[in-house]
Amino acid sequence: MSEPRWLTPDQADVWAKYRRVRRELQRAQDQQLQQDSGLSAADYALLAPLSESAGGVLRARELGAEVDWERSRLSHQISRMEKRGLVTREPCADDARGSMVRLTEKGREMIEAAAPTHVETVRRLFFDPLTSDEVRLFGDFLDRILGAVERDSR
Amino acid sequence: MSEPRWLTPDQADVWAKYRRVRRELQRAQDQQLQQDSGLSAADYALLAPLSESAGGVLRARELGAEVDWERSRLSHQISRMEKRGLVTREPCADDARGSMVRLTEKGREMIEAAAPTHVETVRRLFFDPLTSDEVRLFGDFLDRILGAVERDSR
DNA sequence: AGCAGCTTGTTGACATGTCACCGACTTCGC
DNA sequence: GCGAAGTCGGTGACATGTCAACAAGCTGCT
Repeated sequence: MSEPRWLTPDQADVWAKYRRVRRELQRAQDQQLQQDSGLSAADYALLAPLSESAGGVLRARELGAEVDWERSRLSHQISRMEKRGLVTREPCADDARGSMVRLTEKGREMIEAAAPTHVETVRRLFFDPLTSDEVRLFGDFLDRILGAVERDSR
Repeated sequence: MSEPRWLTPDQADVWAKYRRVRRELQRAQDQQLQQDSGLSAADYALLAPLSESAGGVLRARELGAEVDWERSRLSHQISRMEKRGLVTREPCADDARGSMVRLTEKGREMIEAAAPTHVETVRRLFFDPLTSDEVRLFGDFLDRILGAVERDSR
């Protein structure tokens, strides 16, 4: 078996940094959301598109498309949020297979209370350390990596 | 309540991209590892430092420090890996509270079979799309974000 | 109309991760 | 020595995520 091409020290360094940022940034956000609002990142992910939709109602399929989650993940999360009174489920008039997810009053209050602080945290941790030119460059790098990942999936 | 500073469209774009890369890259790696080696990312994370340690044995505390995991997370993961025969637990001679984690022969075979392909995937998806100058710049951006997150935690 | 095949949502089993807590042991100050 | 405080590993409860399978309904072809 031939020796594989390992990462250069520089690459190993950047790779470790990437994983660390991924974890620490996630952790910081989870904690901020939980402490300030009592919401998890998963709660927030679903409440955000719901609160922006007309009437605070979305068909489960649409909600799933917004966040790009698998159906089972979505269903489990909705069940947990339903139990805590953040959303309710209703049958879908158009399609008897379907299920409508409705934001409750409590759910709306919680997302509206959470959003400003959450956005402020994203700005402070992710954008403030970079100039706007650098943000553009960062986005460019991410685009190329995403392209490689997508090519890889096919 | 004053209107909070929302993200600019450019920022919202980059933020969405970042989250997408975070998720898709993770998914691609999990899948590659699972399919090619039958290992999960969590398995790999623990097997890697173990395989590089003298004798393939580490005290749980040291292993935890290597990967920077909480003790309970580590303990749960070791239990699952023990059940699958990747590692064994032994009492620690120096410190009766302690626990030594030993790589089994099977565990060593699996990590050694998995590593080259895993590294190759990291290279292809993460590094090949960028020049080495860009990788350096990327690392610089990550450093600054990490700095902001760490300042935030204190 | 009728049937095959697709879509939609749910469920159960399991892997992973966090939190609070416990029990045992070690360390430190006295 | 000895007791308080800290360290270490583990456990149970729960939240989150993935996968396979299912039930029900929809769609398109004949």
